[in-house]
Amino acid sequence: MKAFIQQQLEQALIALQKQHVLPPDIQPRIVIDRTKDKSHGDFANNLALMLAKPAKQNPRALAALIIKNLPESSLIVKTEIAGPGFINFFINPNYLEKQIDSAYADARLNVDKVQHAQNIVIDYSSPNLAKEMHVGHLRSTIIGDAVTRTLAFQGQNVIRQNHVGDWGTQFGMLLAYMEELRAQNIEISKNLADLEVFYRAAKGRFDESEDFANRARSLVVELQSGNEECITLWKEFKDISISHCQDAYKRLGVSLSAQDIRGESAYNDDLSVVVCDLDKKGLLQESQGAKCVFLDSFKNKEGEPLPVIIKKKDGGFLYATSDLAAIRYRQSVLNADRVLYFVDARQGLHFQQVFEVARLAAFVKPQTTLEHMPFGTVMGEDGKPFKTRAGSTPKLADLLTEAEERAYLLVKEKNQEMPEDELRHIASVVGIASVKYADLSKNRTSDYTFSFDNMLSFDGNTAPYLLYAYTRVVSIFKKAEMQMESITADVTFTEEKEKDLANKLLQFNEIINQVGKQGMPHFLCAYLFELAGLFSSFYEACPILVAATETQKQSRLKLAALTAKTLQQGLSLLGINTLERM
RNA sequence: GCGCCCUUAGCUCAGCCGGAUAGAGCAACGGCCUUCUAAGCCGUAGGCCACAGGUUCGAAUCCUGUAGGGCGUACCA
Repeated sequence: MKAFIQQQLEQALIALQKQHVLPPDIQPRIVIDRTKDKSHGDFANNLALMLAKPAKQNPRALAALIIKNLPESSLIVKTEIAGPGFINFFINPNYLEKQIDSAYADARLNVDKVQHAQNIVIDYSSPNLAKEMHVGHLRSTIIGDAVTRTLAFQGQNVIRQNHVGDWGTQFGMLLAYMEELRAQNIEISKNLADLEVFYRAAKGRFDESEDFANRARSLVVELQSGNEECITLWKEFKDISISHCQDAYKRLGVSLSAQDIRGESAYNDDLSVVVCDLDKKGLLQESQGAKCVFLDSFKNKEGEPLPVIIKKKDGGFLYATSDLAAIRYRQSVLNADRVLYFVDARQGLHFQQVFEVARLAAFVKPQTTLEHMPFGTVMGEDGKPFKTRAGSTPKLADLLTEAEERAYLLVKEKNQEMPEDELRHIASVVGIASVKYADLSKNRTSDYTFSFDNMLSFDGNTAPYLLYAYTRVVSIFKKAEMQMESITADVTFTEEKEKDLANKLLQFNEIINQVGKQGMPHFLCAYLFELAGLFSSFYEACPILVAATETQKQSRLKLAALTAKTLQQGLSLLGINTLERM
């Protein structure tokens, strides 16, 4: 509809240019807005205000001329000039009805499929395998997954990349500790059941014993140079840690599989190639014993050029190096058109530098975009960030369990008679959904205060509110003993609430496009919340099963069914399951 | 020092490629269950959009500056 109005306006402009009302050389960007207030119609446009000056016209007079030159169309029943010179468009309700019929009949709910699919590599979750997953990993995992699902739904070719940290300095420490346990005939796998405890124990040994620390450092070198025993030990650790991650993904309903893992270790052999390549291109300089790339646009504390360190003075590599290797791989092997990084905002500078080096070294084609999709820090309720290195950070698994427990108590309170296993199932869906939704519904870039009380408050813009709206529709169809897919009658509006709901339903496509483009799932959350709210109003005001006429009943059933489908599709793009009842 | 980000209702947050009276939810207050799940709906109240300038017909939104806060800034990731 927006596109249609845009075309209409373009034609009006061309006509006005021919009449020499407008100068021939202007190419204004025509933006069609949905109106905030219904009294302003369905869509509005500020073209007359923008063009008033170049046309040397009074804005309202120009608006009148634009309207006069709009092509005839039955879709628009009324246009008006409002305020300083806005043009408001009133859409033919018949057209809205037809659009609802069409969306209802379409498996994609009238969401556009991209014409030319891009290869979009999405780097998300990417936990450090040395430790247990904790709340800090939630944002990358959940937001990245929602955006990935949305892009896939749009028809893009998404390639998930779980760039796990499996190669850092800390692995030497862990391997040294594994060695010690083995020497004492202690079964390692048992100890690895809780990675956090294991990590702390290893860290304790590292801090207390110089010998241990030295052994740890030498094991890193041996590991990275391919010592077989080290590799075996490392693999044992890694497999267990990955299985922990996959458990978390499964519980969270995250679409990452073991095949999507391509960790830092996978690039080990490429690291020296990267160094060599950068050197050949004359980008590498030695400074204080380290091999660096200096970029003019970055300065350090003393105002001197800031290096991107590629190779440490001890010969070791840093994360910039493996990120560069990953970029090469993503371009040359995965053939990426677009690479998205869902990584903490604190790594902003790192990515700016790495992206610039990758461009200078031509590791990516000029048209390939590298996009850091930053997100804010997860804060505790005390307003301070969660400490990643401190032992007190709550584990993700425990956190999810607590959410499910709290949800269970609430569900049980509402449904005394329900069988235990169904209660458990509902509590699990609601608990997980609440945690995910609390995160997804906030603007990605701002810091996010993690609060059980807020996320498990079952009112307002929360997952339970959306899930509840969905179950209400399901319940209607159960009562009517009908399938949601079985409605053949056309939609006819009789009430304003029906029209409001319909209008919102037809915005789904716009929202999906926005989420795909900007990587911001909170737009979708806000949309679904508004949709659920409008449905609830409609539900209260417009009886469905006992509607006045059969036509009205069918029509309202169809609106309800499309609402349910849209909610389900939307939630599914967020990685949230729906419930038949709650 | 330099760079990036933030500051909107008591609280949690939307809105930010300028647009019509700044929106939700929570908390507060007042209504609505013999009719499709009240985990709901309807309503009331609550704001110098940190501050000061500037650009503009029009600024929460863009620019400059100030204050306060966060983060980053050479061998961790």
